[in-house]
Amino acid sequence: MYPTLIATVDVVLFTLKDTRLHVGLVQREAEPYKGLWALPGGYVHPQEDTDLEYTAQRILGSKTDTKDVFIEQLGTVSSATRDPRGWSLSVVYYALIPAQNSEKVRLFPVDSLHDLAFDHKDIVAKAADRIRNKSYYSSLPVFLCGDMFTLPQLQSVYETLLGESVDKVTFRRKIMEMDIIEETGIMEPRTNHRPAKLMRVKQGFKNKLALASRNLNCGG
Amino acid sequence: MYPTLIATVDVVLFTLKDTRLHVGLVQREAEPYKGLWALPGGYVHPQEDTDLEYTAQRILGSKTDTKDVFIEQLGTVSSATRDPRGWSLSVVYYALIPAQNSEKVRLFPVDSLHDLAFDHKDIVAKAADRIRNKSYYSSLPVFLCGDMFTLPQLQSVYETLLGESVDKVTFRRKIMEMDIIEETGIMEPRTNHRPAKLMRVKQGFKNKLALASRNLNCGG
DNA sequence: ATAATAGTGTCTGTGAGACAATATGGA
DNA sequence: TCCATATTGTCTCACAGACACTATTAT
Repeated sequence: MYPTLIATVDVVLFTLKDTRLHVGLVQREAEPYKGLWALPGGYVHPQEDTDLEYTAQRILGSKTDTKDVFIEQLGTVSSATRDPRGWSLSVVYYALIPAQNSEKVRLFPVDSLHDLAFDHKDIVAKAADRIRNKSYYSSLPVFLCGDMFTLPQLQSVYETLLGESVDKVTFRRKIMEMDIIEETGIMEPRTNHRPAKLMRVKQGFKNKLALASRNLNCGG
Repeated sequence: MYPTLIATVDVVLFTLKDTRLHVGLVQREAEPYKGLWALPGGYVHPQEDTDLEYTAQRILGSKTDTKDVFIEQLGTVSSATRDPRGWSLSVVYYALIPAQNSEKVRLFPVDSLHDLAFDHKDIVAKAADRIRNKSYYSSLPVFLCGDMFTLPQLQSVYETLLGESVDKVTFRRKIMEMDIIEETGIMEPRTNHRPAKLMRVKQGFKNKLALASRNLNCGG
């Protein structure tokens, strides 16, 4: 009755490591592309999953153990030829998580990626473009930070994603304008200089994106 | 081997009519939701379609006969319950076409839509949000114009989408900065006042989006 | 005190929006 | 000529970025 096509969900898992953007990959255990690195992904479990985002969360949850993960749909890629087994479609989600050790995925820097299984290299590139672009006008980079962070640390995360330095004053103005982070009352420990205030994301924005009224940097 | 789920492609067809944004719908001829209005959609034809955008173009082509249509993926909606027949997924595309008469679809104003089949009313709302938002910073509204149009007409299209008036000078600056339209050399005919220059979209931007360097209107 | 970085105050150039002036076709 | 709208010129205020200054910790 319905056409036979392969439908999967893949997750692009971003995190920071050594001040560089990394993506979490798994090694394929079966054909096709056995042995190659690929995005974590899988099939919908119709009995268990309520929708595709649930599927993506389930796949993500099997690779990390972070709470309040920010996850968003990137889009759906498809073609008659992207999977040697047949006409295939993949609904892609991307997630941002704070730096952590996970034995379930291996982290690779997004900007020097070797060949991956299927069209996953293209997908990673598209997802990286998306999050870099969103960093210009939203709170997205805070999801790469841990529970507590300083404003200079957050600025550094923004700069890593944007690939350029931003003005300190402008940065603070924009961030505080978004009204999504607050002081914890604790100071940054063990510094060799004036310690910064440790901040946290306000309750309610743990996994919700906020938009800036104007761009952080127009890249002009 | 693979889980059974219903995968379809649906197209949100936007056009302007009476200076209001309209969406093209078809009446369902079969159950479920027989008789209700719905987005034009269908299944992938694995033998014929190279990818999902091709599928969307094919569906669109069966409803209109416009060339150089602007079409873009909105996203994929899914859930175990959105289709009474079973776990279903719909990859949604939206297209913008100039005003035209098509007997294949009926046009409805997007802002006063009655109930539609499935979750199509939500999809239309989401798509309308998307194109309205994109109008702030891109050339998207030009795809609602015909082959030739004046700048005041184009401004009116922007204003319809944005739901607010924009400054004439600012508008012209932004549009011309994008460098996507050019003079035809012809003047607007049959006016009761000074005629405007008829413009056209530059070759190469017929169905390609251009981004403005800054927003047209910050909505602040 | 010095070093180093956090955090704040202030100036300036750019550009969006407001408004004014000019141009052009029809009646 | 007048009317109505197109098109262009100019002013001003707000804001982003630059830069300088003050604050706070450890040594």
